[in-house]
Amino acid sequence: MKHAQTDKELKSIFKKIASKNPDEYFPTKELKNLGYIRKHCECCGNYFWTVLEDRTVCGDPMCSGGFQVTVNNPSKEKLSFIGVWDKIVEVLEPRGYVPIKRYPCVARWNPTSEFTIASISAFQPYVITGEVEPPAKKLLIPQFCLRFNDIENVGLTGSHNSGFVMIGQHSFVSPEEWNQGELFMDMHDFIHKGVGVPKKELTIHEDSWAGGGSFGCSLEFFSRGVELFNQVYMLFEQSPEGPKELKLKVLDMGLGQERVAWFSQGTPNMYEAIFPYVLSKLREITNIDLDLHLYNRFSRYSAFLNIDEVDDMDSAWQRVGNELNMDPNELINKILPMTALYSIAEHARSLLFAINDGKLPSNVGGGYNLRVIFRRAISFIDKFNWNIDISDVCDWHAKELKDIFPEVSEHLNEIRKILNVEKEKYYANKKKAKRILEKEFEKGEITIETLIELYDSNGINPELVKETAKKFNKIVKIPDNFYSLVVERHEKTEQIHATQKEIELDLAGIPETKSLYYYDYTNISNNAKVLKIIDNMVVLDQSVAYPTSGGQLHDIGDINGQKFYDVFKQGNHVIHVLEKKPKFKEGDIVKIKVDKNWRKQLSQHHTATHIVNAAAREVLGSHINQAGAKKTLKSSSLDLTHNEQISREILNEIEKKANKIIDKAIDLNLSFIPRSEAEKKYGMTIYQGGAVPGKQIRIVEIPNIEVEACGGTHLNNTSEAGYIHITKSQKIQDGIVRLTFTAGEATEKLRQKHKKILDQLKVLFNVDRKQLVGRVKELFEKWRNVNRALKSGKVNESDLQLTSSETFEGDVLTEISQFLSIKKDNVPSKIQKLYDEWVEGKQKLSDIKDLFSDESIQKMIKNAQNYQNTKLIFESTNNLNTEDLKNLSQKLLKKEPNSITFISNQSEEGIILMAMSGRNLLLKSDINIGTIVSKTVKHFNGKGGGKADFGQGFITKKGVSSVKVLQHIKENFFRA
RNA sequence: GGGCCUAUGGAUUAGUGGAAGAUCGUUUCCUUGGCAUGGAAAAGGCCGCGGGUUCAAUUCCCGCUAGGUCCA
Repeated sequence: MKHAQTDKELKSIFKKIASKNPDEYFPTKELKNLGYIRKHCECCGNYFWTVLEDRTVCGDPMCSGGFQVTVNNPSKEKLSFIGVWDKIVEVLEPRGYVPIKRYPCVARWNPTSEFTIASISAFQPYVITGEVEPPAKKLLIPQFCLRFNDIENVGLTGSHNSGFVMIGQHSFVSPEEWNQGELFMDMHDFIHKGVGVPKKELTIHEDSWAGGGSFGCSLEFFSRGVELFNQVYMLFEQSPEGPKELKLKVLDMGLGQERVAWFSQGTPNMYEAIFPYVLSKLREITNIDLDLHLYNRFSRYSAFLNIDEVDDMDSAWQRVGNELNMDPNELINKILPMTALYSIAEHARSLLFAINDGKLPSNVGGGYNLRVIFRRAISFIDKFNWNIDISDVCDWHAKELKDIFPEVSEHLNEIRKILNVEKEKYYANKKKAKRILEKEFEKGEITIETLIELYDSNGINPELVKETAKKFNKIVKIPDNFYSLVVERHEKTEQIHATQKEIELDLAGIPETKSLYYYDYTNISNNAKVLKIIDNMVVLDQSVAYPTSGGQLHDIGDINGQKFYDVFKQGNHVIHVLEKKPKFKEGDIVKIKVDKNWRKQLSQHHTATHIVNAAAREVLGSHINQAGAKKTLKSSSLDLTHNEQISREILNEIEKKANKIIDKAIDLNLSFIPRSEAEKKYGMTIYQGGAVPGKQIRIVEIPNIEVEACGGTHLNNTSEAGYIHITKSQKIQDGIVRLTFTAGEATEKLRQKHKKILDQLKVLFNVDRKQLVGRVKELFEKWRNVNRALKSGKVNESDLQLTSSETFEGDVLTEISQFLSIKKDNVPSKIQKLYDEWVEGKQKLSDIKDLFSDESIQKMIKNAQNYQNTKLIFESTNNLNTEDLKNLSQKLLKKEPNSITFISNQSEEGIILMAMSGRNLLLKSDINIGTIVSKTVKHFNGKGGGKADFGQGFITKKGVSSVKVLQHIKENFFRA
């Protein structure tokens, strides 16, 4: 057993062991007392318990032939969805179970998973490991869970959900307190006495379970092909020496509240049982009635349509059709509208909980799952052209669930806003897809390669391509393994990036470092004993230095006067990295000091981050949560869950609110308190920065503003944060906006930097700050006009002077950088460039006025040489650039299209040769201007080339004159 | 967290290592008693930003910014 490598192996090995000694691992005494007999399933080979002597197969739908819930339903009690919870509380509360409130379905406290996927997730990982006290030793919890691996089945099979409530019966006790028989009897009594299911209708399967290194056995309760619940006894853990008994024995019983409601009511499917009110509303709008007769017949076989177990959907429908003696197409047409309503209702419920608990639809991460179900729901609505707003459906759910989950009614308006944004995105995407597809079809056939490309890069799924193909009378074949081809494509590209492994220091046997920075950030020095020195790295017994963690940069400072430039954490050891080899040795007592200003700036940024978080939540709404943060000396950035780009106005509002919190001069409370107490007092939103380990957690509280579990260095009072300036916001992914801001000295530095930039501009334009925006806009326009004038020759006198006196109230530099779409740092150089080009352009306008004048152009044409019905214009110029030469050539060709121009320009750097012919002139000729230019410049050791009707080259050689170059062309290419 | 795609007049977009095109919209003119319509012409482009390669970059390479999208 100790050789088992994975949980899967562990599970299968343990299953065999448990099956051999059932008395040791299962509550066989209680089972036998109740009259159950142990049997071996003829179908799947697993062991199960039943009171029926002649039963030969277990209760799995595959073995016992699908669900048989609707006919002669065995349960005496008909329980509504909420009724199931009430019933289990009614039966188990008197037996010592404490009913508790559900946890959020977005699992901020859990580092291993984004969503709550089971009732036990609420207690993972720290309750299970014993680090955190459970809310009660025996408890009941109605936990809303999200699982997105079966989305395609939702609505169709009648029993799949993306979101569901798992009622947990949990107990966390020592081996002495453990009483497996009693725990089993509690649930057996619930189902048998509470719900009233006769024993002969129950089959109980023996199974085992393993996860995260611990394992145990389990009993699954089945009736009529439905798995009602599963009681897992987590008893052992895997260790290098083999299995060991757990110090804390955990009962993990999960009961599907939806399933039991469905089972007890015997409705045709689960959805009818759990949200009848929502369904009635939907039917009111759509006029889709439930064809009960058909659905009842259909539901017996809906398990055949389980996409996980079916390779080919068409033949699966065929199979169901055969069973019902119906044409599969007719069946689909009748069933699909009904199932679509179920899907919409089900998905809306998941969206309601997920968004309410702080997750937004997005294109990455867990939010992507929300987008998928939203789009699946809305595409059903579109397909049948129903007048359904998913936000309304959410509202109805909230109403229907008010008695058990009143909290989901609290943010309905916000959820509506979020879903509206999501809806707009969906339609925008759909429109785009239509355009792209039309283009592709006009191009020709669609290959598998483009099919994958369309899906991967544009989100256009092959089904849509197939459908659109019909309109173009084309047939697109979708390969059966399409999605695995997509995966394959990713595997190829992702292989290239191998992850680097970090170096790990050998610190075995060395006591953990005691950190001293938790209570007062101004405490910057302490004496300590040197425990270990490895090269330049030093471990002390205690230290005030902050190691990089929680998004906050480490401290710098010195130990006995020797500078350290990095501090990091390995496990619970803090390692200081010195610039040079330490002069002290292990065992010495040393004095450590951190840089005061450095520490202060980081503390300001960290506290400011909490303040901005609170301000943003106040301004934008309660869906705002932290999705990441980073604090450096220069600035701090905070990633927020928000689904839209934040406008400058709202940003200003957040900034204002944040600074108001500073002005209030609030004292912070920094303390360590037990995790369970903190969670109880402040709620799960304390895990803004993500999961935090440990029994005791560090709580940073700005009273009446916000509370977080956080390990960073913080100010003592908000007034010490200086002034918060939000420098920018960017949408780093869909659903997450990053705010970057400064506080304290960093704000001051930034202000000075910006002032310097503005001062430069003020000098350049010779106006005051308020007029800068007007002047920049004017400059840009006149720069453009001058450039245009160089081409057209039409000069507008007003473009030669800057006269704007327009004033601008607000952030001048931000306005300018946005206007020019450049970064603030680039503003001076960009404006200088525009200014120089404008001045240069003006100069040139007057310089070339004569050269470009009609008179001069006429003269040039007049001087042209005739060659085979074309005019050859040779001109020599000075100090023009390529753009000017192009303009001049074009002017000539416009006047005299039947000509070729050769202009050679002399300047200090060398000679530019440019040649052009009138459009279409050379189509039938064998003259190639590109070749002429190329050969000519080569002759003078220059470089160049071109096309048949255009050529350009450059000669740097000294002693060559522009006239000489032209002479060369005349003599070598156009000799009469 | 990883990958891919896209960025061109007000909108939708084509295109290319060598003078920036189309459609719609806008403006003006013609046709008409007026409107719908029809015909003609014009205006409107830092070819997202910053670097690099090149005689020459909207095009190739690198970074950035913005948007889209797929996977875990």
